[in-house]
Amino acid sequence: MLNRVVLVGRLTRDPELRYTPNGVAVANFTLAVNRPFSNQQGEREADFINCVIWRKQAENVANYLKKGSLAGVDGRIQTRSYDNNEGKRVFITEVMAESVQFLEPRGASSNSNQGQGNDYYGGGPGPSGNDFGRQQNNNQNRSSGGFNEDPFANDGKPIDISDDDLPF
Amino acid sequence: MLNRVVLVGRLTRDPELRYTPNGVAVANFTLAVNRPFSNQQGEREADFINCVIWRKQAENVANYLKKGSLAGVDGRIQTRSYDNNEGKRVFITEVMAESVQFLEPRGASSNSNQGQGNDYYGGGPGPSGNDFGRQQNNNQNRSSGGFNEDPFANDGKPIDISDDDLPF
Amino acid sequence: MLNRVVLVGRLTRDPELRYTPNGVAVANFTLAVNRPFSNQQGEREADFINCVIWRKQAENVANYLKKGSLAGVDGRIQTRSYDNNEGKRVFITEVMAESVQFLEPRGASSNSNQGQGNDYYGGGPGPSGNDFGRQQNNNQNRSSGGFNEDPFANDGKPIDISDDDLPF
Amino acid sequence: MLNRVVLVGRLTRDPELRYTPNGVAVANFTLAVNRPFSNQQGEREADFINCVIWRKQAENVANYLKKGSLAGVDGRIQTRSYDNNEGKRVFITEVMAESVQFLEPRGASSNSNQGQGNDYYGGGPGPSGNDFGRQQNNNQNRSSGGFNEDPFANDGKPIDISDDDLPF
DNA sequence: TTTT
DNA sequence: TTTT
Repeated sequence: MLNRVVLVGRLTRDPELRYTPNGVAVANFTLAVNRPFSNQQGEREADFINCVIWRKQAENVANYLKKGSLAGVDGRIQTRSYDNNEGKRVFITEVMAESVQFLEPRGASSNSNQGQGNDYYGGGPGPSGNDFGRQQNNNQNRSSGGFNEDPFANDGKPIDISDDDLPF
Repeated sequence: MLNRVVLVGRLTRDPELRYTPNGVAVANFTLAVNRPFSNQQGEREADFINCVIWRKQAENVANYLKKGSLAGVDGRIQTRSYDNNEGKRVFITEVMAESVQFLEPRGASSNSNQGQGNDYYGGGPGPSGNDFGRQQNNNQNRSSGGFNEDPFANDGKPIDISDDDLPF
Repeated sequence: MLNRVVLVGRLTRDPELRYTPNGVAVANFTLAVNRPFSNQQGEREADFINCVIWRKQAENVANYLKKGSLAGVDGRIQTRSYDNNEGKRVFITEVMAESVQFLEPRGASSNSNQGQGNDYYGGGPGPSGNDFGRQQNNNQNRSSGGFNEDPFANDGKPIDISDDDLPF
Repeated sequence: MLNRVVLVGRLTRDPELRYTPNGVAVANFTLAVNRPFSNQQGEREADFINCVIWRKQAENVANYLKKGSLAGVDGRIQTRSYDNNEGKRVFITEVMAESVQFLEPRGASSNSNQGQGNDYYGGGPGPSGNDFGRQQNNNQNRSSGGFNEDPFANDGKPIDISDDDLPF
């Protein structure tokens, strides 16, 4: 059935790349998408939309996007649920990205402390043939929080990701 | 910023219509949207996507759609959060419908126990000028759950809806 | 780059199925999509949007949709041009459908003179495993117009379709 | 009925701003949207999609976008037809933009010969309150072609635009 | 805790 | 618990 989402926004933090036991890459990131209208206090708000992307594009996202990057997403809304550590069912609504477009011009927002430039590919959803040989989690400093409110925090539940989550 | 969602699916239950203290109508409903692919067990799954709609269209939705109705939604993803009764912050991702299209043909799925036929208006997002004089919650029998997991359950928190939630 | 179209409308005539020299199926159809607003004369107008779909789904469309069928389309806008018989370049804008959803309930609008019922598959973009063994053009009576206004009329230009038109 | 288009692409030339007899602004522009796949010759192609936008946003587009600017569009497909100077009916398919997002960072692609910087407003579809006092056609050098292939060329048919074209 |  |  029809289920289509298109977003343009900025990453609220570096993407988080992980691998399933079978070696399939998956990246999570959150887009801040500014609303086109102001609230009753006259302020512009944003929506913070969790996104997931799989396989090669997950690695591209991890390599080329970082906190603050402007990106476009074309995908579907997916919902899932899991039981949290208090035995309570938690429902998740997120965007399964089918393609991601890097909208940051060459060298933009590269005032990063990571020395890892992210390039701009107007012509497509990412680089082709550029494999940097580093697809590990570039976000390893997000771990070990004592609480578990963010379903995207993978800290306490590595078991939560499995090849069964692959939606195709 | 670009934020667009289009869905076609079936209501998982009757829509829930409420009013803000200022008398603004708002309806919540959940669309079951079947996935176009099968999972590893060969089963077709669905995504259950919470939707909100405001004002006149909320009343149309409450009057013309019910559990099982096929409907199309054009809108935006919105996120919000609230503190639940355990003082924990809960994050909600839902679709703010800007228009809803009734896709059920005349008399279809009218095997309802409510004797309230829902019509089909291919020409637009709903009836114009048909006011049945009954926009009250047609779902009043959903109440009194002891728990509070579903943010769409309005039972214990009428205060949760205010005119401040109006996004425009 | 982002290019996404979602439509719901009714076929203005039976779909037109053809095959490339290499045997790849392609179907053309036009969706009438009613506008959600009225014009200055208070009339509701419609947009007539040409769509193309390839391969197996082209055959499904030809088998299950006909004039008047309600359908949803998810796809991309594509543009192309060709030189007409007067040596003038003609520009075409059409929707490359990536998936089509049949929104007609079982037996609906089957008041057809073709005795070819079209079914309703809420669960997906088409039938799986139902091959009627007849994918030929079910529209052969559209031919031989002396004029050429409709770019979808293939009458005088069988050469216009080749495997090169396959966009992937 | 559902009719939704989302595009990200680059303007193929400066936008063309005009006014109806009643003083309503309307701008036309064409987006080049690169395809995410290559053709049989291994080349990346683009789709050239004609867009229209009305009123205040038309003036914003004319003031802030120019040839080469990266922009996002959210809108609907509209079709119309007119009789050309040879008495032949011409069918037009274009995108009625409901909002346009400027995706060019500050000062980007300002290697223009017009000395007219275009700014970047991540926060919305355009500037509010910045009126440059010049909304006239900034494209007056496009006229007087002897042929009429581009339906957007307004050269010979100023009558073609009227307030009746306003779709709302 | 879900639709057909 | 957020982007510019």
